Amino acid sequence: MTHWLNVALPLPVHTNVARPLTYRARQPLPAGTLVRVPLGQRTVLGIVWEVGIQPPDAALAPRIREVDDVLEALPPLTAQWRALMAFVSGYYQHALGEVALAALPPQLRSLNRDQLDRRLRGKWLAALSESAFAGVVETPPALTTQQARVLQQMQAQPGPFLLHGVTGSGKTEVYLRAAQRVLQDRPQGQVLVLVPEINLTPQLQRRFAQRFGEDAVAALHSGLTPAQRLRAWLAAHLGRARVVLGTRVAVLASMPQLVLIVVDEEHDASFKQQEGARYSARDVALYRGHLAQVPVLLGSATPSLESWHASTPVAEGGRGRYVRLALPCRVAAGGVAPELPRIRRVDMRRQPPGTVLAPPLLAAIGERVARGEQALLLLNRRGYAPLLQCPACGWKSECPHCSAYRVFHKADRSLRCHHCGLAERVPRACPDCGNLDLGMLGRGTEQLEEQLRQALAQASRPDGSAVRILRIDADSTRGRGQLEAQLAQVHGGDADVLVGTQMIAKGHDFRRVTLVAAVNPDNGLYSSDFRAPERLFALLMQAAGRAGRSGLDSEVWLQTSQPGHPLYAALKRHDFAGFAATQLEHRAQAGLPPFSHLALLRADARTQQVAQDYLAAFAARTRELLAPDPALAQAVMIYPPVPLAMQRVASVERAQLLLESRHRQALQRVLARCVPLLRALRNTPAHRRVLRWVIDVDPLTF
DNA sequence: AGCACGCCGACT
DNA sequence: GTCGGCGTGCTC
Repeated sequence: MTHWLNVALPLPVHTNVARPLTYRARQPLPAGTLVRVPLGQRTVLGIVWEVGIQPPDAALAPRIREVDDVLEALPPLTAQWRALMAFVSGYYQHALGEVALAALPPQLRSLNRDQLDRRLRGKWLAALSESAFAGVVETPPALTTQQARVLQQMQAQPGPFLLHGVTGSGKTEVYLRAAQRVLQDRPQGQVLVLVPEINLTPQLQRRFAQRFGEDAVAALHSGLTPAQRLRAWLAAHLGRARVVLGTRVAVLASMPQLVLIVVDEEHDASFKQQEGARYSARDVALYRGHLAQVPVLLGSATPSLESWHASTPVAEGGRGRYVRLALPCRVAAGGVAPELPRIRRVDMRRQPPGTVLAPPLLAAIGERVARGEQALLLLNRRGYAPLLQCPACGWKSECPHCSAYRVFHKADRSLRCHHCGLAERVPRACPDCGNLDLGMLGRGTEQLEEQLRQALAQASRPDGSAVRILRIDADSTRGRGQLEAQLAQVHGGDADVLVGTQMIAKGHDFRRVTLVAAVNPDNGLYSSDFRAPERLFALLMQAAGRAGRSGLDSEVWLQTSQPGHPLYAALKRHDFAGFAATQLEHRAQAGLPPFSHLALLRADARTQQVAQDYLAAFAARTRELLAPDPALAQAVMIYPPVPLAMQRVASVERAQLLLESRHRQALQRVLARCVPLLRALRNTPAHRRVLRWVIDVDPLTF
């Protein structure tokens, strides 16, 4: 007896077979079963998606092939998990198989039935006992009144919840207690905890492991080896892991007994996948919570404006869809609750032109170091100087392949393009006119470190020894384990002043840092990206959160030419609500998210013209298609194609077109028709030269 | 995405 | 004379 079934396969959207394909099997297989099937010349992993389908028509029947191998040892993926994949695929316009297979650990793709059986029998998985959670392992600290109230509120309503808590207010303890409650109530229950970056998983993993025991917690992120990732995924799928903690891929993990989802730092942009299926793990988490009928807890000191608006009561002009919970005060450490740091603005217009660090700031750093405290300086530019220029002929260190300047790195005397990676030895003389004096424009972390070293040459530590400066950025942490090593240096007190990019502003709990300075934060005020102020505010709040967690008096310095800017004024008051209100008002007036919904259509080609022509043709064709439905056509605005801000990268020209609608549904209905159109159009002779197209739903950057 | 097939330049 | 560059087309 032959059984026909449709199998989801890892085939990308732009192909003509980006849908489950039909196979036959000798025995009936339940939907969700993992199988290996022949595809062209190879054998690939697939997921049985539909069973009991009609036999294929006569034209197709002879081409149908048979399932090769069934991974019977694994329980099938549940209907709920498959529904989640279907949602992500539909919402973000990506092939179902591409999304579903990407959610599985990569190593599973290369294992056959026997190899998998061997792994499942091996002791490396058996070590995770049937139910590893045997109750709380450590005695939890007493809750503050605020924490207790928040947890009570969570019990009284279904959510979703937005927990707004300043850094150090004890959000993690709320996550732990909420998890503890459901794990105790539901003997099989599983909790999913999402964090934005790999760097931050170890810290949180430690907290959860201390509370619930090592074996109860599985970490799932891209920093693991293939074997570790397979093991963690299996632990989640088999229900052995009671807590799954991971980065954005973890939101797609199979967790048959899911009872709670926590999204920490929910505002963080790294929750949005930037290649492949461009999903937002935070938004998928919310949908998953709805699907599984379990609470979702979003936490942040600076929530995204989307979440803030969604959690503002209708009576106050918001949407009232989430329950907002607040932890407004820091938790006492050693008796007294640390004060929030003082925010000081330095008016750079009153400093001599070219000043890198204002004298009062330098003096303050010197004082902190003399007292044995640490200072942290943020500058969002790596390298020594952002570009070189010839004062004689005007030559600039442009990248030949990108619309960007190559950055001067003094350490290896190179000119490097941060976009395509091109690195060359810095020229001795101007390549155009031979002038020997090339000038530098602007400064990066390398130069800041050097200048700081000179400026603090006279300063000393409490024991009279010289100040130790440490730079942490993508260049200094290139090698494996280097970031960890450098962070350990900071924690161990082997550095007095830290210089770095945003990567040190996030999450790390530096106990002895009492001064944080943003060297040149103003760029975020002038950017054309409407989310730039939101990001700047969050970054500075987060940086401020690094300061004074130990209870020592602490401060944040901002070097700015706009000391009176409302963003800085709100920051000085630690007033997120005030900042959010102004921003949301502006967004409402301009018709920007969360008051509208956006999707971006990008095209790459050798020339800008080819890319734009393609998008223009798409726009024209879509308008034709929508003509019979004037209501829909009117609800969705299609803007003309424009070059990307970074127009050329690695000799590829990039163009984009924006789709915008007040109604998410309307936008979705239009998007659903885009993919076949884009595929067909790309196959016409006029648009053969388009290299690739991408749809980005709810884009974060423009 | 992979993988095959197919047509033009520098090597044993 | 072959090895191999990546353009084009197909996968139940």
